[in-house]
Amino acid sequence: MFKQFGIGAPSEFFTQPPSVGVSIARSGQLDELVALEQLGSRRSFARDAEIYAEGDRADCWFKIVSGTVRICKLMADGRRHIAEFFHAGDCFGLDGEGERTFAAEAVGDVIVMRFNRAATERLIDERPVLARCMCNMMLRNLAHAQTRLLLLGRMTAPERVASFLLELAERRDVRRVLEVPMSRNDIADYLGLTIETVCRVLSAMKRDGTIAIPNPHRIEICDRDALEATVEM
Amino acid sequence: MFKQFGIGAPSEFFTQPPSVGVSIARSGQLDELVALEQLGSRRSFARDAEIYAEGDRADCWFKIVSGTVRICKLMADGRRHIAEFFHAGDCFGLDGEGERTFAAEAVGDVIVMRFNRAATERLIDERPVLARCMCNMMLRNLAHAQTRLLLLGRMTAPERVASFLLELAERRDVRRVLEVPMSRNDIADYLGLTIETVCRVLSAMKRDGTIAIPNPHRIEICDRDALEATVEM
DNA sequence: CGCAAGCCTTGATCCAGGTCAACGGAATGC
DNA sequence: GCATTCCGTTGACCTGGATCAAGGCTTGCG
Repeated sequence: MFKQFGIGAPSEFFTQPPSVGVSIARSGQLDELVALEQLGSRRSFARDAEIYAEGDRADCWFKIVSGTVRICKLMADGRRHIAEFFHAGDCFGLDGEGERTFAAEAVGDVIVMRFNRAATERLIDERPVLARCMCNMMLRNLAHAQTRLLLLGRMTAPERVASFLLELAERRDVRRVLEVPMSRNDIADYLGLTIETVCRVLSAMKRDGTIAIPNPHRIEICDRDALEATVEM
Repeated sequence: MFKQFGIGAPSEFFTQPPSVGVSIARSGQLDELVALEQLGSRRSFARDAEIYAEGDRADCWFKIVSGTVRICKLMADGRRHIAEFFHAGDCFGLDGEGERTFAAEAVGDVIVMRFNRAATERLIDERPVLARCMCNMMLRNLAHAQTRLLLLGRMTAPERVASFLLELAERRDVRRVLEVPMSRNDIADYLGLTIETVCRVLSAMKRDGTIAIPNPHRIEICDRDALEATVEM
């Protein structure tokens, strides 16, 4: 019955970065979540396609079925900034009521469920438990944003890269072999660095045996302790 | 009837940075908000006092009656990071369920209302409109955090300082004369710079007539266009 | 297969902002 | 009133990461 929507059992509908723990939707909410799933429509996007643009009306939100999405912004002079990556199972696009302040783009090929904002709000008003789910989800997003503020505000390049690798590992719940769907450029714009610096730091980590890089989109953590020691706060 | 709680009419109970606009609590919610006010107790803190520490249980949250609060973290090697400043009328401390990941400290003398988390949640379950208020408040916090990510990730020192001054002006809803309650050190740790860089940028702006600095805690915006042109995105 | 277009990587050089150091001026205490 | 402490400001110098430049490695396509 739920299979039709691909991954994610309904009890994990609002699942987000496992990093912050605590599955939100708890027993007793199945009805609501099923109703919510039925409001969505499936969409797919090719690599680098725009899911929504800066300035679009924020009248819908998405849940990722498969693939990775970047939430980003291009400054007038060409500098680019990536606010967040979202992976399979994550929800994104739940912004304020007005216009999008960031764009959402497909990192590789992506399949999402698209939900109408108004319909969702109606459902939430009927079933208040859902409001709690949303609050919790946003709390986790906020906690993550604050971790990133620390990273961008006070960490060195090696700390940022180490932190990024550990985050990837945690999100995918993998201890050793990381699949890295995004380009070096994406990583740089996410970490507030340049592509060259990202490469150099990765090469240095490879040189001293902390990681292995069988190919650019696959990184293996060989010495997790060393990585963790790098970020040590 | 509401005067006893100092500033903030009940219809603005959850008021937050005006930057993102839209007052959340709308008519028809007065009862709930009054009930909420009565759950709180008044506390005051002297300059630099810790309102809560990193690692404390997050069993309460606060609304600022007067003064300014910084949400911050000290790294093992002494680097400090300020995630956010909150001003009179703002709510803070609404984190996840577990431990505080940041500390909250009084920038100057501060008076707050303290609210019990469990009691608030009970109230929210009874009066679901409040859940929407909270969601909206967190959405605005999140939007603000993302603006800050861009600032820390991709902006130069002059851009950061200009952006900070404009934010101060907007929050206080003042166009020219800014009261700056925090120290240069606080500003530096908020903008991901050093105190010397903050001073130098401010001095440069003063030199070319963009701002005036009658004393360190008062800055006047003389040429708003120049400031806005600096941050231009 | 050969060629072109994208990435990724590495090296050489540069510079924005960090670090170190000195000093001034207001607030606090004796 | 004087000493002390705490900020804020300014100057001199240094460095981490940016910028510029040159290949290398895939992938796809004629």
